[in-house]
Amino acid sequence: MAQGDSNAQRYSAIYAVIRAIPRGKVMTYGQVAELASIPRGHRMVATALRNSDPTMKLPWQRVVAKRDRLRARIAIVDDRGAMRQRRLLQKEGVRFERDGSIRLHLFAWIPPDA
DNA sequence: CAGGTGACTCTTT
DNA sequence: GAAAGAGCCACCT
Repeated sequence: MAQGDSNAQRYSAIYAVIRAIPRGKVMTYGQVAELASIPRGHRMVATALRNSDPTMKLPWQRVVAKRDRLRARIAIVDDRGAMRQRRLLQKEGVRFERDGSIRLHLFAWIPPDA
């Protein structure tokens, strides 16, 4: 992706990256942005997800917020949404720590070509 | 044009 | 390790 690309193109790239995350794996907002060739685009990834609708059939639950070097967390503020995401992830094998964090070295997806 | 806002992230207290 | 500040960028008032 280049600098002058339209936002529509960037959103498409973002959705494509998210769709490529395999079951049982997660990716941080920043990682998604970077892979979609949008440096510092983590905010845009959040916007893209917020504006997405169910008909896209995106594995939105696999996008998580980076917490520190080793752990990630669910970004949704709303408790219902957060629990829903957590349940979906657990159903596909992602394990949560007692403090609600996800260990990245276990569940972060490292794309083969990156 | 001028703020305010967020499903973000990093640094500094 | 919590809290605060700053940087970020598309969107909406």
